[in-house]
Amino acid sequence: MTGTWHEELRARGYRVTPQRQLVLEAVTHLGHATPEDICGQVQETARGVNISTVYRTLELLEELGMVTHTHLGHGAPTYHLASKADHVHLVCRGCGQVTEVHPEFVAGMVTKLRDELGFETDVQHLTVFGRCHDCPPESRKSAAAQ
Amino acid sequence: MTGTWHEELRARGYRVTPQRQLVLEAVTHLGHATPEDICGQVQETARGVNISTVYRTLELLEELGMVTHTHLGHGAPTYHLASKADHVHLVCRGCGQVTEVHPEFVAGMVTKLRDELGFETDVQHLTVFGRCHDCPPESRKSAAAQ
DNA sequence: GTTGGTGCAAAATGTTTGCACGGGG
DNA sequence: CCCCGTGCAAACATTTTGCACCAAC
Repeated sequence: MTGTWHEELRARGYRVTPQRQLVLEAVTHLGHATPEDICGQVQETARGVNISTVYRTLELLEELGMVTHTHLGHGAPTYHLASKADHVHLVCRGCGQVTEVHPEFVAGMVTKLRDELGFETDVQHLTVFGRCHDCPPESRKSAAAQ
Repeated sequence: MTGTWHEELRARGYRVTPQRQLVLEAVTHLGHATPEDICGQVQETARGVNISTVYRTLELLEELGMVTHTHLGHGAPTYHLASKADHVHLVCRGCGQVTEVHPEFVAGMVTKLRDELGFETDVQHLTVFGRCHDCPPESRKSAAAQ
């Protein structure tokens, strides 16, 4: 489990470094984590790691298809393992809660966009904003994300 | 057409200012515009208007339900008139092109989320990332938006 | 005349970049 | 030993905030 992606990196001409291992572990462990979250987690093991290294590593891991990101609110994006990303995000504007739902919920849309427009949807990146059934419509100025 | 929303503002205790009128006109005229775009457009008429006023005004107009925003890429969000927002955005990662499609494309998803989870989708805010039929899958390191 | 709105400057937040050094292969 | 990857600091991009002044009502 640990050795598998080392070859993947080398095969593409990249080096295996402790920082890269730690970032990947952090993403695995945290899930839905911002770069800053990830940096914090990494620094619990290796103090000196810099936030810019985390950004560069996340970019690399994303290019390799190992992680993905979505925008769950106004602020920083969140990253998670691509292998665990087979879901769509629902974000409630009322309570800010993030829910993961099965891709079947958007299967119709994906098919329709492909068949009628030739558009291939990136389901992993999809985030649907709205209001969950616990939150009354129009709770003025709530703590929500956009 | 011009006077209608003035009362709306006053009724809620807000004042009608030239800046607010200009920002609304700019959003109307530009469509899919970033705060900076809007500020530029406003300044063609009134030089002194500050970007922070644009932000504050957009926040207000959004709260009043007159404009909405979506995130079409990594950078700044784009604003448009709520009355013209009855569409879903498609963003191609290959060429970066933004397309507006009829909400019927997502009607199935919206219904399913409502019926099965009680989740009310904010269709206006929805942006679907993917790859349009002109862009081959995986054109490495393209100019795309995320 | 009140008080909310604005301009300005500074701070806050999130991300990228240039560069010299050190470690991976 | 080569040169990619890192830490660091500074630049950048976007948004928010504090405050004194001005203008809408």
